[in-house]
Amino acid sequence: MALIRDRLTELLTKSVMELLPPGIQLEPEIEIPAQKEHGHYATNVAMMLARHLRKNPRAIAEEITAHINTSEPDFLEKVEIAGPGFINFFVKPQAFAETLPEIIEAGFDYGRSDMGKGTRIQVEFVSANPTGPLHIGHGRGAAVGDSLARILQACGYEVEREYYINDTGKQMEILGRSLYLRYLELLGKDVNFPDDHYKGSYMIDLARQLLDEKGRSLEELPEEKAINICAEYAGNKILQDIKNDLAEFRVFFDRWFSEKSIHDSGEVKETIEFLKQRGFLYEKEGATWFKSTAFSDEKDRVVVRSNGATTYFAADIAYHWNKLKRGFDTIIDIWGADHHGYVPRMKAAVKALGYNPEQLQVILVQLVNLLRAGEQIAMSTRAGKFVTLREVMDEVGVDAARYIFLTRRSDSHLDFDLEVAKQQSNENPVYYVQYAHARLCSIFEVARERGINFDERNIPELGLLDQPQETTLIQLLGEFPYVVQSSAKFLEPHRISYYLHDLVSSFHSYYNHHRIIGENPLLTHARLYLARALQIVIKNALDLLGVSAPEKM
RNA sequence: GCCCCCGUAGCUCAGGAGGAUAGAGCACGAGAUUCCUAAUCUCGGUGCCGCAGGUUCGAAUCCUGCCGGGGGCACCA
Repeated sequence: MALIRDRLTELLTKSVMELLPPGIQLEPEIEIPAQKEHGHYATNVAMMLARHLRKNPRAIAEEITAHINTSEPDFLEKVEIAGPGFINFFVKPQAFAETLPEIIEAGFDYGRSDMGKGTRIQVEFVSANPTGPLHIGHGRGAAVGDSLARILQACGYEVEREYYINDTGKQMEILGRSLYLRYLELLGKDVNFPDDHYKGSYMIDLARQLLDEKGRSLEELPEEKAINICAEYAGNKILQDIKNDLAEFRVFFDRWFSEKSIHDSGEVKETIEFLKQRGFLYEKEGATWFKSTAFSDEKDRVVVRSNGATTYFAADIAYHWNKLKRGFDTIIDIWGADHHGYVPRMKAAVKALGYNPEQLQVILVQLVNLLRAGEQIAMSTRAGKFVTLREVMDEVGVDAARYIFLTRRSDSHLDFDLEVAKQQSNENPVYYVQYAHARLCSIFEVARERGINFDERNIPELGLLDQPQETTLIQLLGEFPYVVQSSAKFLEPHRISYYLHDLVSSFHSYYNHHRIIGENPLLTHARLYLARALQIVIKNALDLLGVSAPEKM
């Protein structure tokens, strides 16, 4: 038995097709009206058609409903025309209830679809320089990227997650020198620590480790050599810490891609050569420029500096070429919003490489405004003043942090108040949702204690689920696959959180008004069956957010 | 100066591919548990949807301008 929305879509499409003039395509949209009086579902398709048919929308609605009624759909109670031309559908409660087995039989797979049909998508995210610990802003990017990957996977895309490591260039040199200077300090030397170097205390810790492992051996080396060793040492250690932090944050990557490797393999040179041959490069003032203005960027960009060094952008073009050549249909980059100016040139590069710029999707994640009890906390990586992701995880927990990150659009500014986030109270929406899951688990526990033998393979008397709140819940459960699909389509994980909140809120209300385990064994069985479906959907939705579904709280 | 994002209830934010009377949480006040977890529920009201024009039968949503906030405009990464 298909979900109601699917059946309605099919029915409506068939009826609308009859009326469509040749050459006009129209996919009827079905929404859930804000007001209950407007039915379970509604469509504005008659008004959409009015323009094409040059007819009164209500008259069109009459024709559509007439056509629908002739096919006598068994799941509809009535169809109404209302307002300027809306068609409102009232579904039989029993028809809703009869969709429950579909959810329960699908179980863990409920909400999954083949929307992506195996299309290959790569999601690149976090990609923080290994020059310091991850901070809370990286945490947001990590949560968004990871959740998005989970959602796309659930929709039948073949997803690969990647982290691009900027392990070469000027920042690494500065990192190396920072460590070297801290090391010399430990040896009692008087050093002048430059202002633009990494001042965080973690560098001093690293220097101690370095001293433990290598003794005074670096002291005798030429400075350049020592700095190189230090850069590699620090880069590796910090990257390892980053990996550990991300693992604890439940974020995993299929591939860690080194920027250095793309230089070493000659791909950066090859890319520049390729662009040159295609006439997209020119020389000016000793530097080599990429003609990105030819692809609607504001200005041309340097790829090789006059001192012969390639720019970060050059490596980035090579990297994106590498990604595209791996055969992904779409590559998604998740960047901090402060990099938004970078989007046009990257798209320009994709086009110059002979690919469709649409294949590159950039998601900009706004910076996090970190607060403690309403007081803003200033952050700066170099100055070493920042709250790390690890500190946030330790203080507020992974679930709360992830949920907060995923409860806002990624392109909107986020106030993250540590004091609020760590409170295990009703101020914290994550517990509201998790509590519903724990509550459901507890109901099954109690049922078992009372000797109720619930077996979800036995389909109960579904007609008993005729309370309006039950119908509302079942309708919401039926929406889950579409919510997941729209999250995937718009690349917006926060849609899941909002849906979850809605669903859970309806459940809590239902719980307070009706008893699931009651006198009547048939009714109890039916309600437990509904409870099981709720449990499944809440769990599946939380999984997509990477938030745990506790059985007890 | 130019470009991008944002501006919705006291606060934090949804809605944004145009549709019916614009929503949620928090905060504030009052209530609910002999019974499955009170981290729950019920009730209470608030909005020139930044401002001004335009497109449309219809605009929080699309277009233009302005105001306010943030960000970006390197031969840095």
